[in-house]
Amino acid sequence: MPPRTITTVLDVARHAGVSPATVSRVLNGRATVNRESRERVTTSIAALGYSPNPMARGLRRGQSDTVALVVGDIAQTHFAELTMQVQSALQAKGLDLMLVNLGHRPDRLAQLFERAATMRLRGVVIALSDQISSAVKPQLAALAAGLRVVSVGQDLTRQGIPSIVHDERMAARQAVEYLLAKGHRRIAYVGRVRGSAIGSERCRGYCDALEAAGCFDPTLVWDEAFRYAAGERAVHKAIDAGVRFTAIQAASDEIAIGAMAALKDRDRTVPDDVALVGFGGITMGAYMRPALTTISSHPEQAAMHVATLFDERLDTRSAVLVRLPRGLLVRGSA
Amino acid sequence: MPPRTITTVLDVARHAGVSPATVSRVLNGRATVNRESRERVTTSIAALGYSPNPMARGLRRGQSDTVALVVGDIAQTHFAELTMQVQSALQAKGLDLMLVNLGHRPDRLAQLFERAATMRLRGVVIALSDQISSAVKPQLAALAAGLRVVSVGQDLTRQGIPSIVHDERMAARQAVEYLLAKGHRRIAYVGRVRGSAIGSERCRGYCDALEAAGCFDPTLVWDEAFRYAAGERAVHKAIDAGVRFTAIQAASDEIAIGAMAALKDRDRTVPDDVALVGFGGITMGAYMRPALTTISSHPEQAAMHVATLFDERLDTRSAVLVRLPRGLLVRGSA
DNA sequence: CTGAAAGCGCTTACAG
DNA sequence: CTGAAAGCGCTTACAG
Repeated sequence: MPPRTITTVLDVARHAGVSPATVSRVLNGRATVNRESRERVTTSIAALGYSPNPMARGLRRGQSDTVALVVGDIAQTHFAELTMQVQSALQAKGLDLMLVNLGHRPDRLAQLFERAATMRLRGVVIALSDQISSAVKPQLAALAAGLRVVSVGQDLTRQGIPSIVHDERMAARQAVEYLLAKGHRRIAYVGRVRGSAIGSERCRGYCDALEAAGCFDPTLVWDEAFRYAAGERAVHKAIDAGVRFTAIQAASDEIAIGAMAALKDRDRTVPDDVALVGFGGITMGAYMRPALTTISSHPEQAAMHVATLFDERLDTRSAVLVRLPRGLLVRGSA
Repeated sequence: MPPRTITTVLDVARHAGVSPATVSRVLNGRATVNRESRERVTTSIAALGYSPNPMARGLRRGQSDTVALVVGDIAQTHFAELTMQVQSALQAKGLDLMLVNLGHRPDRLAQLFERAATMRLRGVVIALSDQISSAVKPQLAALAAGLRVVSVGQDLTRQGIPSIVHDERMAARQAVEYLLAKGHRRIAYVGRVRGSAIGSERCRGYCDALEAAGCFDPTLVWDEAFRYAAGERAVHKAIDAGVRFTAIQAASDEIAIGAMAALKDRDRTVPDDVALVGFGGITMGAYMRPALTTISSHPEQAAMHVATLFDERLDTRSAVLVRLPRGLLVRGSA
């Protein structure tokens, strides 16, 4: 690599005939600067095509402009959509996004926390469905004391972390009540329950509805991981075992799609033999046939709230809980 | 935020009874350090839980440990899978990933290029299917002269940028030849052609096959954007217009899935009335019914090559072209 | 093999 | 309103 020559505040200062301090003041717009000086500096910046070195700035300020986004598994559509929204909301605020894909390796989380402080990260956004181990939770609280930490999807307010969540339990309950209203009584739940913070909430909402209706049956709770394959496997197992069911509430759209494939392979018609409801409202669901009935989510709203939490100077130790609305998208599958 | 107290090289040096320079030498492992000193430093680092400040290091070295990944649209499954692989391959080399989602706004590209130099980025990975405007190409070449730039998916070797590509044209040709061998003659192509570097390559392969077979028909090239909706719309348009066709080669799996939905809505059976081939081999295709016949891609291999290009000190100006293999995954839809 | 010193490019009290 | 100076936390020639 040839050594690049880069313009610095000093170059701008010389060009404008002022001191570097004044250039810095113009750049940051905090202190008052004489109008004429300001204009000269602005002109020089444009003329030289100057842009400040973020590392020097970050070192001096003791804080970078980078926010780390810790995501469970970015290959999952839901996380990919969230990542897109968060990146673009942060970018609008001049913040960079460092992506950390956890991929269900909890050690990476502890690792990131250790680095977060010395990296002088502006903040950390945590978007995980996995249960956070109790071993890591104290670290989490310590981290949150030192920099802005925000949770998306999982309620971490007990750890002092502002959280943006959907009401998973209520949404699941309402979807299952919809199935009950259609006359279904043998309704199964498919998805990861243990180990998943969000999954266990959804499953609880499912239980709420069925218990209230007096038709809860534990053999219809299929605790199965992972994505499409989970739905497919659970359906095959249930049919092989002779379990009767007329509807399925899936813990995600991907799981629902896997289940739909298995149902077709076993000559069950959707929705006539088995009604199917997904969770998440990803775009793809609308292109299934029958189209997937599902529960919407709102990554763009979540991202907006994340961004808001970063621009305010709210030093309040209060850990806000933002609840996003969910709705049932009724389509062909149920 | 309470002011965090952070351990520095100075603390480590004091603790170990050496100079900061020696600590730095141990950290970087370049210069030779007396064994005893090295051990004392190592012990102190562990004892104090020290980790170096990347901004200070980057400022001093004139280079950060961050690689920017510029991606066309991370919400698309293919890019999400690639991003996951690249992040994890770079992380294994101690590099951080800054994510830039272009979202088809070319101005963001120029913007990033301007910042890349002052940010002292370690490198930039470009994963775009969009045609890069000729206005930006000179900038691209200039950028590549100053830092490591790698292209994934699009051949940018003419701009002096090492590129990791699949042979799109050949892969498309072979898939279409497969359809021809099955007896199809009215084979359509659906996807963005103009404006898409990768799309136009794929379309060319399609044309190659059909021209060689003497049955190319321009009315069967459906230049349509975007994702699922493109496939759906193109099929409806064609059927409305009375265009005859017995097979479709889609430019992506997502487009194929959209097309499949439209075909079912119009009572065309797949594969009997219309055979369908996707492009990309995303996981989801295997869960369509019929399962999607498609052309594989290899994000993990691409990511591995990206990482390789970052660890070598290869100052060679040579812009390598890596070609990844593709294969036809024959499933139910064709 | 090792330490003292300089400097990467900024920003911010501190004087004036 | 503005400049000179110090310092953020490292690394790297430079002497020894």
